[in-house]
Amino acid sequence: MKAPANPRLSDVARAAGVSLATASRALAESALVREPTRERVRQLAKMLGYVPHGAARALATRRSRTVGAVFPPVDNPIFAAATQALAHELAAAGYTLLLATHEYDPVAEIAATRALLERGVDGVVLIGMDHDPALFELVGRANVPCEITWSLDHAGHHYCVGVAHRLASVRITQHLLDLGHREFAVIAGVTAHNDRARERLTGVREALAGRGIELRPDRVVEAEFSIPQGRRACVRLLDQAPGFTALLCGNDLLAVGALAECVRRDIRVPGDLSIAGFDDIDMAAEMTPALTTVRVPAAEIGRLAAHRMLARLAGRDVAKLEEVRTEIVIRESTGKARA
Amino acid sequence: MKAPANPRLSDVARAAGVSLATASRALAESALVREPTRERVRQLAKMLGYVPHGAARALATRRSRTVGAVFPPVDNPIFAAATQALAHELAAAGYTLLLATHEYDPVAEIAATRALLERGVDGVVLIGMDHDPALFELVGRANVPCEITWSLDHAGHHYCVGVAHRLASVRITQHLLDLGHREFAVIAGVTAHNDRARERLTGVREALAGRGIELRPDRVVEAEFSIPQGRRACVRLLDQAPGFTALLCGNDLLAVGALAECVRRDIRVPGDLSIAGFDDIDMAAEMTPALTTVRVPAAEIGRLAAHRMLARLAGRDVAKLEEVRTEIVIRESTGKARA
DNA sequence: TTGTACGCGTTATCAT
DNA sequence: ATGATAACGCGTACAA
Repeated sequence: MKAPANPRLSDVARAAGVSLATASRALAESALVREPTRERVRQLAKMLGYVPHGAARALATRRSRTVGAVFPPVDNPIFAAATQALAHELAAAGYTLLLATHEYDPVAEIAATRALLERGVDGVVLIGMDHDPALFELVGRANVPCEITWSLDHAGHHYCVGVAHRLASVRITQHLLDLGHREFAVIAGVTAHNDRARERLTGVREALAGRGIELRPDRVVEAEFSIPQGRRACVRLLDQAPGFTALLCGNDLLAVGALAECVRRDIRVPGDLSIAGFDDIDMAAEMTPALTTVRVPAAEIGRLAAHRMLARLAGRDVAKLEEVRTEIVIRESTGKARA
Repeated sequence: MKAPANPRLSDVARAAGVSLATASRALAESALVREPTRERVRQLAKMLGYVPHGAARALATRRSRTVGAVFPPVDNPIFAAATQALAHELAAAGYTLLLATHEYDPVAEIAATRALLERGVDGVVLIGMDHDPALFELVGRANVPCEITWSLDHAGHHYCVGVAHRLASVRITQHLLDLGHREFAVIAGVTAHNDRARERLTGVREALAGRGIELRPDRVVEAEFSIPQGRRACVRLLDQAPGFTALLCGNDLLAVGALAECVRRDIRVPGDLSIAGFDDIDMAAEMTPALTTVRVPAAEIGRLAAHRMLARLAGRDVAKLEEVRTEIVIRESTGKARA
């Protein structure tokens, strides 16, 4: 009830008439303390408004019950979903998420990671494989578990939970090929320092190459993952390299942006143009029945990453590589190529 | 170069042939240490891969260079933008963001906040005014600065940086009234434990009441902030209470969802129906020219919150209440009411 | 079952 | 300008 200042454990102990050790054990639910004593200590702690001092605890136990995530801008809804799932699942296990973001900048990424390690995170979650070796060395030396998310490290160097971007990309492209499309354009995410965007683009190229089709350089535009950028990219393609019947987008934000531009130009989708692509946050699917998409379960990845991390922190073992299945959603209305 | 284990500051000191105190000062850029000595220590620290132990530092300095944010699900793009800006600005000042989320649940919110305080955050950022009094007591007793974001506390009890939701809502509604609309419907955000959603809805009611118009109960639907929920809400309104010519949405996700449903039903927007609402992430504006919106500068709020917090942590003073201006974007094509 | 005492790694206060 | 040394608040061997 009273609130003199920030009470220490010693204050609680004194108030309860026990020693520090007993107070500590009582609050830790230790069976080494008799029920009445335990109860009394807990009562007093509540009365005094005692809040444990995490730094002291971390210093003593060498664990912070904290997990760090080094993410590209989380205002990208893709990562927002994963961040949310991650924070939520970690919290459920008594862990808190330390979030560090960077703008796809390797140097900033290392600095951000360092900041997390200095805060004593018990584990680190990264996105993708595209990192400066120094980054891996840093977390390696810190001797904390590290989870790579979104991408899969087939080389087996790292623990990872993610999606087979390239393969999914190949499949969806093949679907369009099967519909008769021959003239393709692509709005890709920015591929620099981003293996997901790169793999998705590569997949398109591979699928086309498999049928002897080459992607015209002017039919490929890179854009930041956002609706306006997607629309702008679409404008460029339509203006400067028209004639394609299929448009593949690296992400649903890009697809929705492209779609908006088509609506504005009275280009019927999928009548005049088929748009397809990755649906990281299910936005494309919700917006229109016109898009064929690869659904990427972003939240699921976050959840799995949390569980894997928690398992490892608890000393349990997890598979080094965990692939999350994507689902190709083919709309009834997805268009065939124009004659 | 070598990496034996996690070197302590004492290891660095020994390697550099100085005392612990000197090593500490050297790395802290203290002017109390001679340049050559300082340089040598820093070299050695780098060589050994020394990473400061945050918990120990926090224990000694009583600061963690960490700020906590207690947010509703950050996969809501609204908050994602703010989270991003917050993390970014804090990082630029050497602070790291501790993120705790909750699903609009007051109890979970308190637990989450407690977790942050236990981690020793130097400050706390909250969203909105709708909190359990115990929450305020908790952070108050922790004796750390607290910033309320999004909402404004005109009672002057808390530091806050946000938006005048109700007033903006009144204005945009009046705009529709001025266009001749008399039959209104509203898709509001879930108002429970959410003063922003509530204020926005209240604003609509106020504006209508000002012209002697009452909002029919069956013309008001609450929906979670998401595109699919927005569409579902729109379905319900159109099916069960048709006849409205103006639809106000609590948020751009809801508006976009509603728009999608209208497109599907061949309802022309704004020809047949005018849709307007709050545009938290500029999505509505980017999607279509058909929507009149109140642009809420979400990222700006995050940025300001960070700066205010940093200022207070540095002992500087800030205005207790800081209002961020919203901007009403009236599209040329926003429809007049049908005759 | 409970208490005593030490250590966690750093900063800060003294001397020197 | 540098070096001992005492906090910082908690967990936990070890002793009782």
